[in-house]
Amino acid sequence: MSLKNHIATLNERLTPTERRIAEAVLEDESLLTFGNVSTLAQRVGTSRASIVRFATKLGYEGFTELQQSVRAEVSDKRTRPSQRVRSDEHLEPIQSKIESAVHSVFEVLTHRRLVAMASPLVTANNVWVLTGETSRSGAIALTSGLSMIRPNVMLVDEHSTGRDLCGAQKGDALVVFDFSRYRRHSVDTARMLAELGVTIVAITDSPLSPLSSLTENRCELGIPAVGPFDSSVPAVIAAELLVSKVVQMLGSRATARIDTLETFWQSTDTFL
Amino acid sequence: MSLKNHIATLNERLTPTERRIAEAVLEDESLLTFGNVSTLAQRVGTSRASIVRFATKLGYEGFTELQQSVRAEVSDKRTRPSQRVRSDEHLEPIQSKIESAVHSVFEVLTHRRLVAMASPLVTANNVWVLTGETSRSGAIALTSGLSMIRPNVMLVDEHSTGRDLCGAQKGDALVVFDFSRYRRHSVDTARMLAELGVTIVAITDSPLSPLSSLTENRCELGIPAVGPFDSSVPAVIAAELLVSKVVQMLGSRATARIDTLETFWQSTDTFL
DNA sequence: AACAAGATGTACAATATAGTACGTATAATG
DNA sequence: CATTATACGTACTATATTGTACATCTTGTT
Repeated sequence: MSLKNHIATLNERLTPTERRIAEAVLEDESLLTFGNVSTLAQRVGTSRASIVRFATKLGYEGFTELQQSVRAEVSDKRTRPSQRVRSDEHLEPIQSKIESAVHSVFEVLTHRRLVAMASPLVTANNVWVLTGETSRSGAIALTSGLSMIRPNVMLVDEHSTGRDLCGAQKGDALVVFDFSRYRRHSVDTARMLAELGVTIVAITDSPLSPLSSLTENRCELGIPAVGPFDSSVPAVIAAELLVSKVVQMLGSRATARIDTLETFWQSTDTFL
Repeated sequence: MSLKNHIATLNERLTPTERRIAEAVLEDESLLTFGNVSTLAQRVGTSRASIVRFATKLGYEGFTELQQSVRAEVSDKRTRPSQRVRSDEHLEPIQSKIESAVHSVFEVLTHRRLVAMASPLVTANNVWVLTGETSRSGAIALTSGLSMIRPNVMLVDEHSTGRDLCGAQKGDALVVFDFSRYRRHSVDTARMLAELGVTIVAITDSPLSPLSSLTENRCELGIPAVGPFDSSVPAVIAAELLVSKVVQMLGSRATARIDTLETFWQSTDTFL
C-alpha cells in the first residue's frame, strides 16, 4: 500500500501536527526519501518524537520503515522506463531493449550537451572521425551527414591512421566513437591528438571509458545487445542529432552547401 | 560538477576496487542516493574504508558529502523536467518521429518476413551488399555483422562496382539498400544481378520502390527526417535484426566463427 | 631478491540518528 | 471546578554510520 493511501485512510484521525507532517511530505517527498527525522521535524516545526509517532500511526514500525517504503516506491518509478532493462537483460526481447535504448539516447543528449558537442564541429578547420570496426555505422552516419553541410570532414581508417591524420593540428576537431571493449588503437590515437591541441568529441558508453577523461565534450550512451553483438543504433542516433544541431548552428552556410550538392546530383543524374 | 564528470576526470587514476565502486554506482545510483557506506561496500564486495576513500578521491569531504551531491542532482532532474522540455523544443519532434519509426520497424519485420530475408544470406555462396551514399550506415551495419558470422560478405562501392561484382553469379545473394530518391546506379546494378540469377534482398521504403519489383524478399521501412536528411536508424535496425536472425539460423557455424574472431582479437591485443 | 609505494582491509573512535520513557500542557467531560 | 485523556515536547539510550589510524598485502622497481 502506498504512502498516499495510508494517509488517506487515517485522514480525520490525524492530530493537527500529524496533519502538518502529512502535508509536508506529500508536497515534497524528498523530505522522506532523502531526509531524516530531525530535518523533517525542523521543517514541519515540531519535535522528532512526533515524526516517529506519525510513522507508527501510519502502520510502520518506525520512521526507518516508512522511509524504506517510500524509497522503494520511487525506485520503482525511476527504474521502470529505461534502466530496468539492464537487470533482466537476457529475458528481455530485442524490441524493448532497442526501444528503451533509443529513448535513453534522447535523455542523455539534452540541448545543452548537444550544443557542447556540436560547437567544435562548427568552428573546426578539419573534422576527423575515428572509429573501430564495431561502431563504424555511427561514424559513417556522422561523416556522411557532416560532409554534406561543411568541408574538410574525414573518416580515418584504422589501417591508414598515420597517413590520414598527419595533417591534424590545433584548431581541428576529432570525433571518436568507442564502446565497451575499448580499442587500444582508437584510444591511443585520440590521446595523441588531444596532446596536439585537437578538440576531442567523444561518443562512448561510460564515464569509465578511457575517452571520457580526454574531454568534456562527450556523451555516454546505453548500448543494448542484439544477438551476440552490440547495437549501433544509439551511436547512429547520436550522430544524426549531432548533424542536425550542426546544421542549425551553421545556418545558411549549411543550407548553401546542401543546395550546391543538390545541383551536383541533378546534373549528374544520380537519382531516378 | 556531476558525478559522472568526476568519475570521468579521474578515470585511469582509479584503483581496481574504486573502479568497481564506480561501475556499481553508475549502474544503480540508488546505491548512493538511498544507500549508505556499509550497503555499498557489501554490494561491491569491498570494505567500508574503500568507499570513503573513493568519495574523498572524487573530491568530496567524505561519503556524506558525495551522497548529498548526488541527491541534489537527482532532485534537480525530478523537479525540473518541465523546464528541460522547453529548452529541447527543437529535439522533441525529432524524438517522437524516430521513436515511432523505430517502433514501426518491428511491426514491419515480423518473424516470417525476417526469415524470408535472412534465408538467402544463410545459403548464399557470396553475399554482396549494395548501397548509395545516404543509406550507407545500414549497409555498414549489415556487412560488419554478417562478416563476423559467415565468410564472403562484400560491401560494393559505387565507384568500383564492376570490379567488385564481376564474380557474382547464381547462388549468391545481393542485399540492396535504397530509399526515397532511388539511386539509378543501385537500381540498375540490382536489376542486372537479378537477371544473372542472384537472389535479391531489398531494404527500401515503399512498395513503389523500383527494387520492390525485383524480389519477394524485401521490406519497406518508414524513414523519418532528422533535420534536412533522412534517418538511417530504421535501416540499421533492420540490418541488425537480419544479422541476429542469420546467427540464429546458422547456429554453431556462426558461433564458431565468432569464437575464432575472438581469439584473433585476443592475440592481436586489439582491446584494452 | 630486497625494498618502496600503493592498495586494501581491520579495528576503533566520533558522530549522527532513531526510538522510547517521561513530564507538561491543553482540551474535553462529568 | 476537578479529572481524565490526548497531544506534544524534552531528555535519554541504543544503535547505526561515518571517518581515520594502523596493519597487511600486493605490485613494481632496482
